[in-house]
Amino acid sequence: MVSMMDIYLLRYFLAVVETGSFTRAADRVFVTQPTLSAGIKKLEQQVGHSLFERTNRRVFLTDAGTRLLPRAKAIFHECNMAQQVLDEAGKTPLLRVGVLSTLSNRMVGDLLSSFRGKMSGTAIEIIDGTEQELENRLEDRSLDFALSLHRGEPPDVSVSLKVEPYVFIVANSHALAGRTRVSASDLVEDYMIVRSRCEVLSETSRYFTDRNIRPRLVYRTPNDSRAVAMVAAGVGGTVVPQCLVDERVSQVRLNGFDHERRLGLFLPRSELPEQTMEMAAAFTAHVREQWA
Amino acid sequence: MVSMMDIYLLRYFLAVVETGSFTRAADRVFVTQPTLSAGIKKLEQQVGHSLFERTNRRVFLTDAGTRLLPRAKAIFHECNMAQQVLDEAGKTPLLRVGVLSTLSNRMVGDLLSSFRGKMSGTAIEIIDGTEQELENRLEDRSLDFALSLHRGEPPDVSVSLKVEPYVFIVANSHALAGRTRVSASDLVEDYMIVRSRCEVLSETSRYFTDRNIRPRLVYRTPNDSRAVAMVAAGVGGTVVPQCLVDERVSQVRLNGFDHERRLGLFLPRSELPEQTMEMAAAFTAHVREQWA
DNA sequence: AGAATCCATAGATGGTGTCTATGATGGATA
DNA sequence: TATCCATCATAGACACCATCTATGGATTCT
Repeated sequence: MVSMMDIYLLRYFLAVVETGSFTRAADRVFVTQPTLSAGIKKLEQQVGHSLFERTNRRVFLTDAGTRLLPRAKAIFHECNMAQQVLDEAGKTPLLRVGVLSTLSNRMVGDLLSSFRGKMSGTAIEIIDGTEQELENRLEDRSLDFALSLHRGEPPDVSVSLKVEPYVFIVANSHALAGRTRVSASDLVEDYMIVRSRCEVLSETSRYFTDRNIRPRLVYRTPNDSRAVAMVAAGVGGTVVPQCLVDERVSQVRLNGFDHERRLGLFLPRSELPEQTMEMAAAFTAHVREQWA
Repeated sequence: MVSMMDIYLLRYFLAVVETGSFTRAADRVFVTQPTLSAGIKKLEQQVGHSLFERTNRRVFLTDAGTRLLPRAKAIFHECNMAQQVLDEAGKTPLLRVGVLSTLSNRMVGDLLSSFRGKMSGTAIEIIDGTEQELENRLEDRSLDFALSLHRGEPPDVSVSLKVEPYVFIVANSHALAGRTRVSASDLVEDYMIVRSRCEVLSETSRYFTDRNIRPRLVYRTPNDSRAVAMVAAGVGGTVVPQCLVDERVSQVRLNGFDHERRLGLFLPRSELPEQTMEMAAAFTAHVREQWA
């Protein structure tokens, strides 16, 4: 049984960070200083790291304490959100569509634009996420649909859509821009941008490692639009699904790199409210028609 | 002192959800059934809502329980992330640059590309966020710099950069596309896309409300690239800072809507490690030069 | 040297999570 | 209809623990 940090101890932690002092923090959370001291000590034992350097003038965060701070805030935020969700009145109905963050804006925009004629006033909320995030949200029922990667799920779970390959992209002004295919060794001198949410990140890494190529890492970002923009600006190159290619960049195929992906429309995990059923059916039919 | 739900009770809650039974859940979390029963009862009192309907065959989530479920998972997720962050080895040094998510990809790409010649092997991590998120991260020391909105901060906090206006964008094929300025009444029949992280969202809303215009809301998304792509695809129109305008959309000025923003480079809140100081200074100078 | 500040330690105590034992309820079966 | 089974709730006992008061130790300032 893995132990878990206690919320009340995180409260103590945040108070110390904010006040820079155990004594003032204790006042803030309405306990005595020894209570707070023992609590911080307990938290340090729970997480397995010292969180504060103690001096007699003020306390300082350790490196571990610094790392914990944003996470502690996030935990509190989530707890507040939980209480808020419980206290809220019933929400107005929406069609909530999760979109894999590596799907191109143009593809999604075109899909939704062409769906527009069939709209009858229902609003759509679009939520980006990774595969796992979208899956979790479908399970949680905080999403109705998800456009994500199809990995052989049965048709009552996910409608199988089209396939697309992964390609390497460079700026149009790049020396390799006119070529159809390149080898890994052509990229030795190049800078590499890491799309940190890339589904084939480890395959890409292995592809280069297997060929003893170590491209120079320049940037890392979870945001694909930014990654493509940086490629277009000549910062470096990267591997992307083909749908992300636009006129600002050139694509080449990597010899020996044949990864591809199939898209899927993931369906609602439970019955939708009566008022959105019709809309949902129309949306499903439309996606099949456009992206099959 | 506002009470807060206990993590160990959320653990009980999730076990009951997963097993559909207090008795089996108790086995799962290694306590006895009466312990678990009392715990769930305590949690229900903490959050102020009944979470389960009890039958003698199985238990069912109430509406409140259903709402709490995803949040409970998120809380656990955050706790796991906290522990993970603490347990990670020391990270390799980086220049961590926060970028306001409403800054255009092209602007950022161009900036970083032109900075590339001055690189000497240090990697950059780019992290998108809202103003508040970036501010928090600077305070947390989980960011070194942030490119965000300048709101009169002193020069040791934020370097004042250029100003840009907010404009209304429509698809190039839109009837209003050739115009320089339009009135709110020109938009009565239009669909509106809501950029949920727009800094002037309330001003925009007030602008239309003051003129008794209620554009039809079609989509809502926190992702600006998606919003612009949907505009380009003809889904609807929206208000954006001018930097987000590209050749796929047309901008018009709204009569009586004069909001603008000034960008700023927010500086490190504490001394950076010796090895990145030189890089940081070069980055600061470069941004001043390019975006002043 | 004395005072002030601040975190740590020690011991006592009330609160609480947990256990065993038992009760109440409803459904299935003979 | 009576009995059995499954399951959640309640009661009482008890070990654990968060918290308190009191005190100690270290450092800085006057």
